[in-house]
Amino acid sequence: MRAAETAPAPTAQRVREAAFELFAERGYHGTGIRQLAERAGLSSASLYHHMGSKEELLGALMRESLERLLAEAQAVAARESDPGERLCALVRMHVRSHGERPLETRVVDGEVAALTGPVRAEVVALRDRYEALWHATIDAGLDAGQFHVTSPALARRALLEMCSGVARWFDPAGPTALPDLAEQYVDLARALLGATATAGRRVDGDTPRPVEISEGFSRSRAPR
Amino acid sequence: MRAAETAPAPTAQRVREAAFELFAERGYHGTGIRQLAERAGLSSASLYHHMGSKEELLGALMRESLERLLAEAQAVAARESDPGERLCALVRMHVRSHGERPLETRVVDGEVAALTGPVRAEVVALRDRYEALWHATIDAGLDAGQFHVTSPALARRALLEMCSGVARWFDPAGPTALPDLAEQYVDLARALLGATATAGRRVDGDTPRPVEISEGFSRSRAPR
DNA sequence: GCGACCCGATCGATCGATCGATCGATCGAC
DNA sequence: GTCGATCGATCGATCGATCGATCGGGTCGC
Repeated sequence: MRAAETAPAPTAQRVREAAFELFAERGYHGTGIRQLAERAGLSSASLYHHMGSKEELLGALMRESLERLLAEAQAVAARESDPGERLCALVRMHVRSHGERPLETRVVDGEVAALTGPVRAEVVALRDRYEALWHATIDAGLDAGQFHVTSPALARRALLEMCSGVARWFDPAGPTALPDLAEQYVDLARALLGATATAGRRVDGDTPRPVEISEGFSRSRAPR
Repeated sequence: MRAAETAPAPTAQRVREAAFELFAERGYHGTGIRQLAERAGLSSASLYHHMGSKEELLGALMRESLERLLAEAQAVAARESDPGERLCALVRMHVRSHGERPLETRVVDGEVAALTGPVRAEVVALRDRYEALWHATIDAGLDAGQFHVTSPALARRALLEMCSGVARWFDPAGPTALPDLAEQYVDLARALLGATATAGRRVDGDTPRPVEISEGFSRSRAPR
């Protein structure tokens, strides 16, 4: 029955959320298990019924985050065949994902060094697979003559670094809504890659706003 | 002569270098006083003859790094009056600085949260002054009609994030030398800002030197 | 002998982790 | 319907280790 689901919030879920908050806020090594227990609303001893160890908890969180990001990227790749459109969709997905879950991103990007052993290797491998998807898309766009950059590897790194930064400063209460921000990042990415001014700027799903095509760099949208 | 300088390496300097290495490698909270002492080649007790506390040491390192970066940026701003050229010079300086001293950058960018109180405010203020210099340059370029972006604030953040990333992956033993890399970043920055192809450096029409880097992009870091 | 520099020993606090015990819910046996 | 057995979840208490920091005393150049 649906009634079987615990009403308020499963303890394990509260632990995960508390861990994301504290690890993002004070870092993995800067967070004690007592703080973690307090934030999650139980004792430090009870914590160990929901996790193997502090490091295993971190590893599980990072792996889950990366697996979802990779799955979303693979879905995008399966949906968009044209390299230009695929890259735009990747940027859109990446920016939205990072803007919606900034805590996860800060932990994933900043605490890899805190992991050791096979778990770390697994996380690094997941991240590499995600980046390989971007690299392949950029290469395809270059082969198709849609992009114009001297070094695809450099462009990929610059692009990813730039897009991931969203998680470090985006404020959902700010003047720019996340879907609009994602579209601005698409424009930046296209400019950075020297993309030809073909289409590829459609907004999928829940954004009803009609997009005016700007061939180079438009001033059509308000800065706010 | 500078005979006053101790020949091998002043202890205080060794401590600073060890701190940069360890803080960048394992994080501030992940580094113990004893590890720091061992790396610097003295006892943990002697460490306190060269620093007030662990946090004061971190604060001093970050302040010095940021003060030098800011000074270099101010020198660039005083030298270049044209917004387009000034921004190119800023990018060049930023990339070179971050490529030459990656440890400092990783500490400055990643350990701000480890600071507390007035020291933290001071470091944040320094970082803000540095970013304000970029922002003013981008605004000036927009007013002069040299750049074409919808949001200068967004462009500034994307630009800085992209350029700082160099410190996280640049390998001096790699195929691309740092000055060449800086020029590639200048090109990327100009493309990102929609810069008019007038004043700047070489436009990507005919680059005098066909730089290409093709190192494998799945460069997994060893799990230690 | 004085100050700069360094050390071994040790402080109280906190770290991550474990222990045995308790509580309420569930279940099969009768 | 009731009773003991079992279970997942939680707790207070506490473990040994390590944390950042301090102290008193040593060594050496001046």
